[in-house]
Amino acid sequence: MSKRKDAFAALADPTRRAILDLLRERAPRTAGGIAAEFPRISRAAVSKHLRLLRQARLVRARKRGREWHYTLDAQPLADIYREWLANFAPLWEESLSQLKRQVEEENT
Amino acid sequence: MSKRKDAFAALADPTRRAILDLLRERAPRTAGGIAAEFPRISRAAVSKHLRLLRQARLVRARKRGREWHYTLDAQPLADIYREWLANFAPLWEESLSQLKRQVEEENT
DNA sequence: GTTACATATAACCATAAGGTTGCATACTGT
DNA sequence: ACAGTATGCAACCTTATGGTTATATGTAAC
Repeated sequence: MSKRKDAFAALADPTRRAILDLLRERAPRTAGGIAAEFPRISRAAVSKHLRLLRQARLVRARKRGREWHYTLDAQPLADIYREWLANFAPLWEESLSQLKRQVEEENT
Repeated sequence: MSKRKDAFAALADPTRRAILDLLRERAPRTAGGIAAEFPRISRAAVSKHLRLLRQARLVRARKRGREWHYTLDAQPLADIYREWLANFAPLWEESLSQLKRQVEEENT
């Protein structure tokens, strides 16, 4: 059964982020083609990362002949940005964060 | 030895994201005040989350008397957005339309 | 000084995560 | 039909993670 996974958790691993970067540059890619970009880990390990990315809806897979073709689905990334990360954007604007630092120092 | 931690990994845990949300709404907050917002887990567990957030530079702590005051540092979030997530923004609208046609079929 | 408080840290435990090897399945080419 | 290829999945191992309880440290209050 397909257990739904959290997109945030999926992004925690650098290999999975690299896979998303690859698919952003060019897609679709086969599982083997993706695995070839990571010579230090086995194909099975990459396959597990791909399964987790599927469960987080960050990639989609279609079988073409004996190959699986993976494509990126950026929608969960959009959700992360709009529903969570964007809330912090006002705090990382340069002027505001400087002002914030000054206020903190006054409170010291 | 404070080991530097990855901000992405720090965000994988929902409790830690909730802590950042609290600090976004109002800061500084004491460790005890933060822990009081999570009645289901112990103060020690919250303290461990705070340590990890410190190591990821997502929060800063200052001791005042016998209390530790925590404040948000949104800089790593800005880095995540600018250096990684923003690269996917051009794909967001496109994936919306794709999602409606191509859904479930392959997700294990 | 002694007691209570706020908090971090240590020790420990159960579960999850990421890796490996091996096997199963499905398709291609001859 | 058979051999080879592509790939997912299962079993297993080791380490990381998130939780607990217990302890240590520093501060405030009496």
